[in-house]
Amino acid sequence: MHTVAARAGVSIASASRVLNGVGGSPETIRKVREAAAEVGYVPNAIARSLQSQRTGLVALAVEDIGNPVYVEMMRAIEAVVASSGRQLLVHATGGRIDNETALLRRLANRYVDGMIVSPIRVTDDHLTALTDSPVPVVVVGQLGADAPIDNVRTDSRHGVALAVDHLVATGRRRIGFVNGPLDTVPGAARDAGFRAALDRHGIPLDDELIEVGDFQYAAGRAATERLLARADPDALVCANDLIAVGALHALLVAGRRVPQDVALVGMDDTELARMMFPQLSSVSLGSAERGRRAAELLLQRIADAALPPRREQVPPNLVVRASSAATLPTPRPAAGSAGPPTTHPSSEGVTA
Amino acid sequence: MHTVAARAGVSIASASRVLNGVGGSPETIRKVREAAAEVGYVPNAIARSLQSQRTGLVALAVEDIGNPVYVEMMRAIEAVVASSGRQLLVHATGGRIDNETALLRRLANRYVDGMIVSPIRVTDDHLTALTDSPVPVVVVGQLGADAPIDNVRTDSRHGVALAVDHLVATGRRRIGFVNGPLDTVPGAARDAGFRAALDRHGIPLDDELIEVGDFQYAAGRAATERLLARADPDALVCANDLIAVGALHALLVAGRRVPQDVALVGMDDTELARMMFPQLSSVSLGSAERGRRAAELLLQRIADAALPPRREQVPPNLVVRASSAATLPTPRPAAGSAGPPTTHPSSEGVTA
DNA sequence: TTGTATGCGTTATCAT
DNA sequence: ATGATAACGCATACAA
Repeated sequence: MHTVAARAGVSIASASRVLNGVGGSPETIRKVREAAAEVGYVPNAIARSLQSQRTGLVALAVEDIGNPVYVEMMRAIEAVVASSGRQLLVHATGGRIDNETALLRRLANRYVDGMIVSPIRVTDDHLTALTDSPVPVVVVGQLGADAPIDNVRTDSRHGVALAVDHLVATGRRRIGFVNGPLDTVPGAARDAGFRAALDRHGIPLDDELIEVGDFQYAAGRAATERLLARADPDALVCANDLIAVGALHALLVAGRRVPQDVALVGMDDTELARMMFPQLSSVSLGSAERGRRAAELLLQRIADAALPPRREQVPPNLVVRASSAATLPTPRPAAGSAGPPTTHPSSEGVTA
Repeated sequence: MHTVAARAGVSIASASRVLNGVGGSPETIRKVREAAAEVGYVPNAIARSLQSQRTGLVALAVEDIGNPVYVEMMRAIEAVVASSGRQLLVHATGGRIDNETALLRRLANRYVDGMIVSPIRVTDDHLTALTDSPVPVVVVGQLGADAPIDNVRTDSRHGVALAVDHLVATGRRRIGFVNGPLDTVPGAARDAGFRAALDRHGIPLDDELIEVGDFQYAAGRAATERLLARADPDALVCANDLIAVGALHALLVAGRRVPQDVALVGMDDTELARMMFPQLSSVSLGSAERGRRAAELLLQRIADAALPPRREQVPPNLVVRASSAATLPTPRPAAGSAGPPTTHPSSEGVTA
């Protein structure tokens, strides 16, 4: 900028004005533009931000960007953020909790105008990092009851209940559960939800039918293999869709038919559920909706820091597809046709 | 900082030194630390960066973070970047080319220490934005021959050839191809590769066996449905794994057995290929390796801007799995058992 | 060790 | 409309 001004024979202030499109005589504008083009001037956004106190950037921190549920959340957030002229940056923390607080410490120190964080584990360290953040932060997920932080959550306990209710209603009784780690917030909530739901239906809890692994495909598959080795479920609830896909693979390899032998219900209702064959029933936790709301809360708070902390809740919603259909929708190819040809096994799901 | 210094009764310079851990008498250190804690001081990273000329941030811009191939690439990059004490930020451009250049213009203006970009469409506008970038940029993917930009690529033309060779070698002749948009760099390369490979084997090209859509699941499924409506392939090559998964779904819905009736080969060799049942053969384009190399090139250039532009190439590599196995590995369940039980249909792939 | 003063690249304020 | 100058918040060369 200094160089540009000198080359154009004007003051640095005039150069800045022209480059920002405010003021300047036609002659000055021409000279500055020319000089800028000649030296290939590009503005230093850092310096500009130091002055303007904003960067036009918003960050999203999630556990695992390989999980499609976060992709859907990200897309929803992106849409809102873009409408405010800002750009969205995503960071995958990989579940390393130190990484997450480190990111908060770095980004939140004004590299971005605001952050959306979706932690699956929440420590005190976390909470202080969140509350001490110099820029607005919105949390997607359960948070300590009285944390003064904008927060949008769902009720995954109830989500699991929807799945169990559906399976019981369609005649399943030996319902297994493949969960994520119990020391995570969603893992603990879903475990509680499963136990409560069985209890409500008067079905005795069988620990043999419960398995725990990571919230990932490989873990879901391995956990299901362990479960099948010692028990004989007629239905499986999975704590997310990645696990459900792993479970499906394990079931098919073991020669179980889905849904005839074992009904399968995932959670998050991601694109993955619709990609499988048969398509998977899944409990939607409104990820896109939660993302959208979180982004809106964030933009509001960026505009007005004095807002009181808000908390929003998005209800879960079961989507029934072929993997848990009550009527058997997947006749064996060898057995010939069955049912009207217009209803193929991968037809769209039905919201319950 | 001003406040902290005043409260501690020292100069702003001394406060800065203490807070950075350089110098300071025990007494000063104590006072400053105390004051900082009392006022809840958090450093302004933007101001610090203006001084230090670095942010400790590196960005990755890709088309679609929902594509697992980019997730794998991201993970590889993340590992390298983290080892340099920096943090990785990801941006999904959604294929909007204006978005991509806008991101370049914003982030590259020193919000980050460097960028890795993997564009699927390359325009002149792009190229100038890339070459004019004030911070180092590394491109993953094909680029104009003489662009003076660090670049790591693969040979997807050859990748398609590997798939075709394999299918021909296992007796397939009516080989279909489901590709992405031809106006993208990878789409065009794969189309050329497919035509050349058929030609090399003396198989006449049948346009009925070629379909084009987006590089996504839904498009792959729809394209395959169109293809099956007018032709009867005994094998299908897909331009990426998302398309291949869509194709698999379409095939199964249409009652085709995979691989008995139709052999299926995807591309990118993502986790998705291993998640399917049957597991999908896929041409690895070394995404993780390309990501790793790109990150290393970037770090080197950040350390030394005077380096000459470099170009690296990662060879493709076919991984054969159940979806295109020569011997029929998936006996119909109704037909009873076949083959040793230790070899189940989803066994690990074999590198060719 | 400590404080003073300057610079990092821009934008904004204020005279002119 | 233009130019000099003071911030923005921090780090550092230099002198004390």
